[in-house]
Amino acid sequence: MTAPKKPGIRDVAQLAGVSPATVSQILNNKLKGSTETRRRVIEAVTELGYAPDPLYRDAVLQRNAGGRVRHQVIAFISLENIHEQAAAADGFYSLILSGIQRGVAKGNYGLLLKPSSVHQDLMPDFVLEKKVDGVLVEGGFNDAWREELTRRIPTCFVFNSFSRTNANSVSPNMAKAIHDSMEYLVDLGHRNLLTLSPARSHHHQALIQGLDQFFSQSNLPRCQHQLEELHGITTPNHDAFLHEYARKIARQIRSKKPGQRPTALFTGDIYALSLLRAFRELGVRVPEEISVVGFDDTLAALYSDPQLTSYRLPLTAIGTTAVEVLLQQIDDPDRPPRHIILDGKLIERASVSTPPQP
Amino acid sequence: MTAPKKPGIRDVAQLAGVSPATVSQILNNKLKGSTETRRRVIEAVTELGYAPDPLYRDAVLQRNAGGRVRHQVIAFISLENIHEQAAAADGFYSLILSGIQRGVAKGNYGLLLKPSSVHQDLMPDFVLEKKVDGVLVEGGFNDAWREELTRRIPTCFVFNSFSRTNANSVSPNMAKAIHDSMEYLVDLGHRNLLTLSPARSHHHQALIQGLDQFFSQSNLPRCQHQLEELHGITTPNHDAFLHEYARKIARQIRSKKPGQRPTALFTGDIYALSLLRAFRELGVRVPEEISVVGFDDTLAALYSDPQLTSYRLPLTAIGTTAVEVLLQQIDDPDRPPRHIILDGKLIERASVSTPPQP
DNA sequence: GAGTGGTTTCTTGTCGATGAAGTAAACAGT
DNA sequence: ACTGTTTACTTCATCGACAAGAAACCACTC
Repeated sequence: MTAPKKPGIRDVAQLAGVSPATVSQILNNKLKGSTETRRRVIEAVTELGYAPDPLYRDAVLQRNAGGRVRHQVIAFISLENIHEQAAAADGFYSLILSGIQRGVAKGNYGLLLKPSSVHQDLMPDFVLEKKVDGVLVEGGFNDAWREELTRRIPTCFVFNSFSRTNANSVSPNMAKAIHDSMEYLVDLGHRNLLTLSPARSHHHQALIQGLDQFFSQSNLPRCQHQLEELHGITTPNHDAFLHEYARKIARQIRSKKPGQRPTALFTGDIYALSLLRAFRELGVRVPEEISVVGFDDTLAALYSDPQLTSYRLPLTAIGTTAVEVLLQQIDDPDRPPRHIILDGKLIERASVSTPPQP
Repeated sequence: MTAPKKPGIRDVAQLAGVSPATVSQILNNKLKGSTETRRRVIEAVTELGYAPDPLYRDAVLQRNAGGRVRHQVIAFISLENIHEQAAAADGFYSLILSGIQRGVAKGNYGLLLKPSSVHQDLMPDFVLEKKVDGVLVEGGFNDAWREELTRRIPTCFVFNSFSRTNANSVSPNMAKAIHDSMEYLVDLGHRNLLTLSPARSHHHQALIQGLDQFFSQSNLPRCQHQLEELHGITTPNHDAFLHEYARKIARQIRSKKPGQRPTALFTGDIYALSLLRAFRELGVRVPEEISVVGFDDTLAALYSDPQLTSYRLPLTAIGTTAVEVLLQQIDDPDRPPRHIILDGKLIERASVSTPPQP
């Protein structure tokens, strides 16, 4: 081999007859330089095809410029094993992720996903290694961890809002979501409501709170509401299991006396859609006999029969906004943290009507 | 300020009374070291809380080890603006991406998404800056670009297979997909088939080829087949437009004389689902009057009425496999490139039957 | 006991890009 | 001519890793 060694800054400097530092400074526009020297340096650079080693560049800048190197990359940490959940391509993560992608594309940033590392060490390695400019976090360990993270690097919490942590967050207005959905049904005359929620879902806690709030505030003495937890649901895509589960619940509901029977259901879209299917099979008419309101407004809600009325969380907007907030924080680290709460809206379709007359 | 400067390797060396190189070597297990020296070094490290600057570390290793640094990160380039397409959370990209995420999680790698940069410069910056260990590419410019990329960095092409480029690829068996779907319908007795395909879709070219191949090979003289291109469809999520489009097509189909009328349709899931809805509105019974086969097997296919028979492309598997292939290439750069083609399968549900008797 | 060969242990010097600090010269104003 | 200011460039220091070399040590032989 002729050993085509990559030229370093010293080679350029030697060829141009100046010191390495001069080359560096001229290339970085830190130094105007005389016309002649400048010309010689540029010439030498082009002749040797010199390009500074970006790795060294970053390393030196990191130290000298007080750690303010831009990698043009942010990371997205999900503490709920995004890669598994993402298998439910219709869901949740895909939509948030899609919003995030749109955001980073707009800001010309890259997005780093590194699923598992956070559980092993307490702090993800790309944070320790300073290879990203900021972090988006879904979910979030404990207060101490979040504060440590926020101290080290610009951070924005996505979907969850931690009031005790002094960091950016962008989250949906869950209280309003539940309030609006319930109010919608109650206003139509429904007085016997059933909410179904997988015990381990993301919304579960917020749901319980929101429901409590609604039913304690609104003065509806004769309104009955029941919350039923769904158990054993780990992979929402497992269709057969879900189908069976839905049939069981549908039969359970049908078997109740008309007075006791709920006239309206509220649950996540895929459960709602499964129930729609189960009702169809059992000959229970929707919405005439029972109204169904979904939660999430998945694409499938459009194509079911009847089309599913569903509450749409602003998931994509959450992702995009979170990126914007984070990038602003990166640009100005001293900016006070913001807590942004985005409202969703109920998409009215065909699975809801007034309750059946007794 | 007490200036809590981060300790460098020199500080450790001084405290331990050895040279910096000794510290480095002991820390990297390049040197056994005498028990005494070793103890002093370790002690000094723990006392100062020393950790090598990972940026410098990478930079130096990059040079000395002949560019064989592991960042434990691979990148995914999509030349079709993934962030826009991903908005169709149900689709395509989400599923491939989900497979990719599963793959990188398994290999304990990170995934870097950087949507737009590839169009600006010819070569994405994270390749030039050697910040990733490999690249997954969806789509792909031209032969020269692909060869240049392959030369620089381990690469695996996803979804598309470029026979002329000497690089890894993982792609679906489109020919088989179309063949199986068509054969399924023909075997049931259908002789008048209609395929609908958006002119700008990913599958379009492959679809045309696959159809030609099937109908020229299979000896079905009385079989009529028509391919209709859908135009103006850019954002598959635009429901109102799609709905209107579907109604138009459904009316068009219904207006034909029974002899001329196609008895089976083949098209992408969201078009198929929209058509199912349009048929329902127009009182055309599926599958009694017309059979519908979808393509993609989205989640929504489960919840439509009737449930949609659809061809499932192995999208998630493509993503996962592509990552595996790429990681193997990274581990052994001299490994000959592989072209993997994965078969999908037809998921039979309720939207297909034998054709109506005349 | 001194010389020889071999191994282990540790140091010196180098790599790369850059900012801080320093030098030398030109230049302007009084 | 003296002083202050700007300009042009150099020297120095910095990070971590490693090749190459120095130094110390051991084993064995004559």
